[in-house]
Amino acid sequence: MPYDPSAFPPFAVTVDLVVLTVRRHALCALAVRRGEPPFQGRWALPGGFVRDDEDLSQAAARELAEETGLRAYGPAAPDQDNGAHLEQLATYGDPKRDPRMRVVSVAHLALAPDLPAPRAGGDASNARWAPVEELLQQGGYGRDGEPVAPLAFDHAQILADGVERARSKIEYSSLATAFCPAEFTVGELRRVYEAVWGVALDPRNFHRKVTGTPGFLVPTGGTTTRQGGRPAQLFRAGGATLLNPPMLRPEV
Amino acid sequence: MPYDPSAFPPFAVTVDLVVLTVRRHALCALAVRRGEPPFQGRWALPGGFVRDDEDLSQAAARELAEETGLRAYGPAAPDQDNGAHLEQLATYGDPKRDPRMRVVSVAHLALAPDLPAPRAGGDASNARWAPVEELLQQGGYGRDGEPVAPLAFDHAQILADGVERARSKIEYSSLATAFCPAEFTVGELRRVYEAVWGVALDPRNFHRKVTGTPGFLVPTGGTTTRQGGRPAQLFRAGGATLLNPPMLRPEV
DNA sequence: AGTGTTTATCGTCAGGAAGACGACTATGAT
DNA sequence: ATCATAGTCGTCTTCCTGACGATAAACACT
Repeated sequence: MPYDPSAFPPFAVTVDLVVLTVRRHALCALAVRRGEPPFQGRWALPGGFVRDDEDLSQAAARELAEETGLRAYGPAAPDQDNGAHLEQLATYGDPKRDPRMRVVSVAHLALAPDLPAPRAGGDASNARWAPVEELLQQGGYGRDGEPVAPLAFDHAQILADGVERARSKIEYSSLATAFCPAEFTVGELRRVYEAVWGVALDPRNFHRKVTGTPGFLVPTGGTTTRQGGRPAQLFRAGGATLLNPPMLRPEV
Repeated sequence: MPYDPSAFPPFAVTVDLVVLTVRRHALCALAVRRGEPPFQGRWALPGGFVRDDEDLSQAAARELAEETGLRAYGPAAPDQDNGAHLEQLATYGDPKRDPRMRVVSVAHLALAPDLPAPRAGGDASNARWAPVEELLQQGGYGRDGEPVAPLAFDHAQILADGVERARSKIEYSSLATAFCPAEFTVGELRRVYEAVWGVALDPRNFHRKVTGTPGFLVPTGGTTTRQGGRPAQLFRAGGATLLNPPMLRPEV
């Protein structure tokens, strides 16, 4: 049976990326400045059209590489240097979300360690890491005194959903290690939790919890003193992906 | 700036539904028989094209009503009689998932109480509730001796993802009540958990847990004896949506 | 009426995990 | 030498769970 193009309305399909990292004790997201209407000059999440022969996850990985140079590792691939965790987040398809045409956007969530300098088309002024509270706040002024405009399209909602996903997922999975470099200390991992949740955690109980969970951390044998104070043991992420029992997020 | 249709490839966008219920102590999903190629005669998940002026959740709710007569209540709407919980599950967009054309499907998950007789276009033989293990098993024969063919398209994967979402979500949310009628007993709720997880739970510990979690259940004052044995208190779902601490799923 | 069966509900006890927090260790800075 | 900083090991109490005994209230038999 030949297919009848008039039987369904045509859609444009895009992927948008919520790329999160932890910088200077704050959860930050990658934002790019729009060069063309609509929302010209406003900040938005990176993203682009899905190509004709691409799977959704491929398109997301391609966009991630284009914007950050990060390679994606999915649920099956092992942790790699200079790699980022990538997973599908949710899909947004309000008929009016793009004034030009009917666009359905499959949002993805990427978690990356700190370091990679933003590069969007080689122009650094058009991409930046910004604290998520700054990107999500409505109106007012940012830390640099620049007036804050809301993100383009429905990207504030997408970012909020991505942040919430990350916050809840580090409770019951070892995903927080995706924010850390290949080797890291217990203290660095704790500061990731503190930045993502916005709370302070007891260093002693945290240490007991993460070192006592089998498969979460494997010691590399080395130590480091890069944080000052007593040298700390170095670990890398273990094979475990699910934490049981989970890490408990303190109330309020 | 006028939009350029040649700048992006056109997609068809559909919604597919994983509709789950508990019947006869088994987790069952709604399946419909395909009346046309491809996969003519095979079982598939209900679904259809998203219309030009519809949001994704609207399209999913419409399809759900068409197939089952169930009204959907989302995250914000209160529990209703003859209503079903509906949430977005994930999006599937492999370029080859539909041999006819490029189709991106936004799968949704619906949880409904038992009872509604399937009706797909008024023909009962083209829709049925089937245990999820039966729909997911590869080859072999079903309980009725009929040979089992795999679900059409990638619907086995979608169903598996939906079942896994349901199994994990009743751990930390009060969503299991979506499988129950408006008023239900602790025993009925326990049998929901047992059917979804495929395990046996201790009735005494389960009773202590659910009645001890604030906001999970509110007694209606009535009692019932429809399960035989001593009359049981009737409850309805309370306002709480998140269970803290969660209900623990027994190992293995 | 009595007995058994079924389901519901209450109670007890031991073990594990988490929060609070004291104490000690090993580095760099002053 | 002293202090500040960060890491690591223990202790104690409290809460939650799993295992399981015991009682309660219905129905189905004989």
